[in-house]
Formats: sequence, structure tokens, C-alpha cells
Amino acid sequence: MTLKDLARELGVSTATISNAFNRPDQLSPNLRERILAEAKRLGFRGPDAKARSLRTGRSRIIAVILAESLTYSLNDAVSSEFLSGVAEVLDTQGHTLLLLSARQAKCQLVDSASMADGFIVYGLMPSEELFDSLPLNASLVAVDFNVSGHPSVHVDNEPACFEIADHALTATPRKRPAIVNLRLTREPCNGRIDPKHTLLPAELTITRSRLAGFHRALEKHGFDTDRIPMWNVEENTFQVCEPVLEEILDLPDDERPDLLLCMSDRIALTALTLAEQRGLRIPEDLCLTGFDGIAEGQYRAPRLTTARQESGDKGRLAARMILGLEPGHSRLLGTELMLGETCP
Amino acid sequence: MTLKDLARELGVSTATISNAFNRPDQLSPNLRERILAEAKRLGFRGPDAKARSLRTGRSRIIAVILAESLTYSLNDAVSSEFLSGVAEVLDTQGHTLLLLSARQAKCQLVDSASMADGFIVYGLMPSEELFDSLPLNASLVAVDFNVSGHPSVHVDNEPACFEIADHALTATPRKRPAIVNLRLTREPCNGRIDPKHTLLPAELTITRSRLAGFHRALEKHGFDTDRIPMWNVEENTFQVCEPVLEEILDLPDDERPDLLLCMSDRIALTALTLAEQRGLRIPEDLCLTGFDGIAEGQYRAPRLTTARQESGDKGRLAARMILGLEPGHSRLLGTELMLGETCP
DNA sequence: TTGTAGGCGTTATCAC
DNA sequence: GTGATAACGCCTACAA
Repeated sequence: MTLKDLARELGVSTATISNAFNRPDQLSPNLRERILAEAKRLGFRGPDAKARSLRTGRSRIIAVILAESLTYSLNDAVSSEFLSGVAEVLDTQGHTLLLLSARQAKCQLVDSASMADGFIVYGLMPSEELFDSLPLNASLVAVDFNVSGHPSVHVDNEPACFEIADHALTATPRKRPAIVNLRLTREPCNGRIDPKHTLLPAELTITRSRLAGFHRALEKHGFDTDRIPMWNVEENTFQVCEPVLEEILDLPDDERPDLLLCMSDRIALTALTLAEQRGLRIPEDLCLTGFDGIAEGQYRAPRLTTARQESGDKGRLAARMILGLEPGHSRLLGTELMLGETCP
Repeated sequence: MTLKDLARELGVSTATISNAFNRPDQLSPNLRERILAEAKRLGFRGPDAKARSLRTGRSRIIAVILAESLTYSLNDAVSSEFLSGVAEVLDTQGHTLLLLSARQAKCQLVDSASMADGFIVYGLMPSEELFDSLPLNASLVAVDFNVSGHPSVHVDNEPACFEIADHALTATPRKRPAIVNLRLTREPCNGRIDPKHTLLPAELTITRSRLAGFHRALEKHGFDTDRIPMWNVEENTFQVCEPVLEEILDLPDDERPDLLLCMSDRIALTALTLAEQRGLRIPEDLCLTGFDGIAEGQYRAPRLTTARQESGDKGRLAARMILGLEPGHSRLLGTELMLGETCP
């Protein structure tokens, strides 16, 4: 049942049917009523989206390209909240959300790409060539990293991390601060970072900005940042974090850090769980800080000291930008220091 | 830059270009190489998805229609794990995931509908008319409810809930069991359910099956199910559950339930948090059971006693069914009783 | 207010 | 192995 069939059936032209659906003001209400009623009766579900999108050039589909796998992104509190914000705006604006991952087979990513009206690219972007495969004139908003020629949405990572670390170091003097990074090294590394590792450049990972903030605070408090031990995890999940944090917590008492600056709440919460299992007193034996402000860290005791970022807002803003509802320049969102009991 | 442009530019026919991209065996490797190279050089990104989908009738897009808002679904552990499973399969099969919500404006839902090759409908379906707007011959898989004429994926809610409640009542004799439901009443209700409320029919909510399981166990243990107090929450979030559970926990000691059979882990965890805040001893003063087996309930102490459902498997199965990788009949997935310390 | 016709960018069916 | 051509279903000047 196509628009044309319906037109023939009703003895009117295809244009009239089309107008009945898309431009009510272009025909008499009576006729329109009749057409809509007959359409329903004959089982015409409205203009076909595939044909319409070919003709008009727009699909009302916005694609979000996620750096991580969909599996990860949908389960992670931070990215799913982001998506949630995106979805909220798209929904009210009559658009729908297509989920893509930079990890997925390139061909289908590219294929689906020409379907979407715009792209929101979230997180670290592994390959330059991906951008080559996106439609040339596509509108694109980058989130948490930069793409030249396109606006981006960022969070004030460096100042936020400075503030956290500064707080941690001011509240109680610390002897052995350490940092647990997330995807900082060029080569995958789940464990201690040593001088042989090369680090990803700042354009490719927000971890660098966060690290810079931590370092600035450490320097302010008289530490030599080169001597601050650092670990790294490749994925923000309990499973991946657990062994690395066990390695840290199982160090001899006089080597074990007494302050762990973590790049994410997920890491910090994993550390917290493992530390509690080992009978370490929080915060006396070990202070912990996170980043993100996810619910799981706040609905528990002790609550996590962290920098809250409004991931949902980030998504809403990115969506509004892609739809042209916001000025087309890059934006920087703030964070809020949340003082919990893990580092009071 | 279209396929036709490229054909003209290279002096070959459009068919040849199309074949170069879609049917490598239909032309000489040399020619194909040349075409691909020139395409890249001239900035042709490959066949346009909109046009292709119109022509072939397939978009390689599978839509998931969620009963709840996208915002909720993306943040809820159970549904995001489900989506995650769906995404995993679609990804490996070269399909992409379009997220729709039954809550969103009907027009765009219908619009986008004709775009997708198939539909996975998840959870309670509020309106019949939604189905009328889906393409007639669309393949469709229902999850957690039934749609006549289409296969569905279910979890063995009734037996699982019987098992949980039976365990709870066997382990320690209880005097005052109570049930906290999720979306059981026809009219929205956040609070105690009284006889005036009408309940949703079993076709529309899995809560009915779960309730039936609880009731069967209660009867077995000599309770009159009509006298078991029931509460209801409309949404599976901390914010919505909190006041209802406060109402329950703040009852006088001799009225407060000593066993709370909850329809979800989210509800049970909220109860747990609030009970701990009130200094109630778990499980001595209050036993709690959940449903779902989400991580949050297992990575804490005390761990939640619950029925674990593999939401990811559910998603994977639904996706495989919609892609025709599984026999086209309905399936029932099992659950696993997980004994935690909230009801040992 | 309604109808006509061209084309959006592909792919599939044929010929050659 | 390669090329012409006809759909796919719709939208929208423009004409009536």
C-alpha cells in the first residue's frame, strides 16, 4: 500500500495525499479528513520513511557514535546518562536516536552513516579515517574531545581535578598519594605505569587534562609529580579495575598509597570495595576520590568524594547543538566538588 | 558526489560502480581496485544509505521500542543490559540499533517505524494502536509480554517468584510478609494498594505473574493472600520508591512487615538503604528479596537475595530472533535464585 | 484547491 | 565483464 495506490483508490492525485499528511493547510479540511480516514481504513500507514528521507535528504535520525562498544556504553552510568540526555532532547524535537560504536565493523558504521542527519561523537576517537567516511557536510558535535572544524562539548576536567586533589591534600597531610588513570597509555596497560610507557596526547583523551589538574595540585603541595606512582586501567568496569586495584592495595603497608586519586567513580568504588574487604579504614588508612558523581557513589556509606559532572546536561547540550538549537560554538560545562566520607 | 557522478567521472556505468561496492565478483579485480581508489580520491563515501534502503527495501536498522522513556531505560540496569545484549548481536550481524520509546510522540514513532527492518518491543505495551501503525508485514519480537501473531521472549516469572518466597518463608517463620509491586494497578499508585484499586491484567504486565508466584508460596505456607498487605510503585527508581518504602518502614513495630517481597532489585535496594538508615537489623528485623540480580545488589554487603535474570541473554535472543537466526517461536528463559544475606 | 511531472541515488534485470 | 534502463515511494515546483 503506497501513497500512489491510495491516490488511485481515492481518485485524487498523489500530491494531495502527500499534502494531507505533510501540509494540512494545503487542502480543505474535509478532503483531508476523508483521506486520513480512508488511509487508515485501507491500511496505509503514512508516507514511507525510506522514500521520504531519500527525497527530502533528511531522515530525522541523529546518530551517536560511541568510542566504546555499545555493550559497555549502555551499562556505564556516565555514558548511559549522557545518552539519556541526548534522547530526551531528540525526542521532544521529533528526532530519533541511532546508536553506533566506533568499535563496530567499519563498513556498517559507514553505511549507516549516510542515513543520519547529524552525528554526536562521544569520547575518545580512535581513528582519523572514521571521519573521512562520514558525509562531508554532515553536522557533527564532538563530546569530550576535539574535531577540527566542528564544535565540541567539554567538561572542565583540569580545574575540577585540581580542586579535588587540592582538597585531598589540604584536608589531611598525605605521604603517599597515587593516581589511577583510565586509558592514559598508548599501549593498553592494566597495571602500573612505568617510564617506558608513552602516554596518549591530550587531544585524544580527557585523562590527560585530569592528570594535569592532579599534577598541578600535587606540585602546589610540594610533591615531585615525576615520583607520584601511577596505575592505569583500560576499561571502566569492575572486572578490569579489580586486579589492578588489588595490586595497589596489597602493597606492603609502607608502600601502599594513603591517597588514591582515581579518574572515575567506578575505579574509586572498586577500590573502596576492595579496601573494605581488606579491613582498611576509610579515610584513616586510605583516602579515595573519584570523578563523575554517579549515583552509586552517593547512595552508599561512606559516600565518595568526587567531582560531579552532569552527564545528562552534556547530552542535552550536544543534542541541542546538533539540531541547531544552540549557537554553533564549543562549550565548556562545569563540575561540582562533592565531599563524601572517602576523603572528607 | 553520487554514484552517478563517479560513474561519469570514470567513464563507466553506474551499475559497475554499484557492483564494485556490493558484488566484487561481478567485475574484474583491476577495475574494482581502480574504482575504489578513485572513489576515495574523489571523496565518494560509498552508496547512500537512504537511496539504497529505498531501492532494496532494507535498511539494516532494527528498532527497539521501549515501554519506558529512553531516559529511564538507559539508566535502568535491567533494560540497559537488555539493550546491550541486543546491540551486541546486531553489531556482529551488521545491523544498527534505533532506539524508540512508546512514550514518545506517536508521529515520530510511526515515521521512523517504516525505516526499520524489524522491531523488538520491550516491556509493557500501553497502546494497541501503536501496533496498527507499524508496517503490516514487519517482523516483530515481543519481550516480557505477548503480541498475538508474533513470537515473544519471556522469563519464568511465576516459578521464580514462588521459589524466592518459598525460600524466604521456609528459612525463618515470618509473621508479617508484604509485597511491593511495580506498576500493578491500572490507575497510577505510589503507596499502599487497597481493595478499591483495579489491577492490570496479566497480558499487560509481568508483575501479575510474579505476584502469582508469591501468592502461591504464601498459600503453601498457610497465609491468606487476601490479607497480605501490598504496596505499589510506578517507577523503578530510587526517587519514586523512597517515599513508599519510608511509609512501610515507618509503620509501628508491630505492623511493620518482617519480610518484604519486592518486584525488583531496585525496590529492594532502596528498602535496604532506608532500613539501614533506621537501624533495622537485616535480616533479623527485616528480610528483603528482590528480582533481577543486578550488579549493584551483589557487589555490596549484605548482598541481596534475588532471582537473577540474564537480561543480556534476553536481548541477545530477541535480536537473534528478529534477524531470523533463531526458530520463530516464543521462548522462555530461566532464572537463578541467588541467596544473599538480606534473606538467607 | 488540486493535478502533473521530474528527480532524489540506488540496485536489479537485462541485453551486449 | 560491462552498460543501459526501469523501478523503489515520495516531495514539490509549477501549472491549471
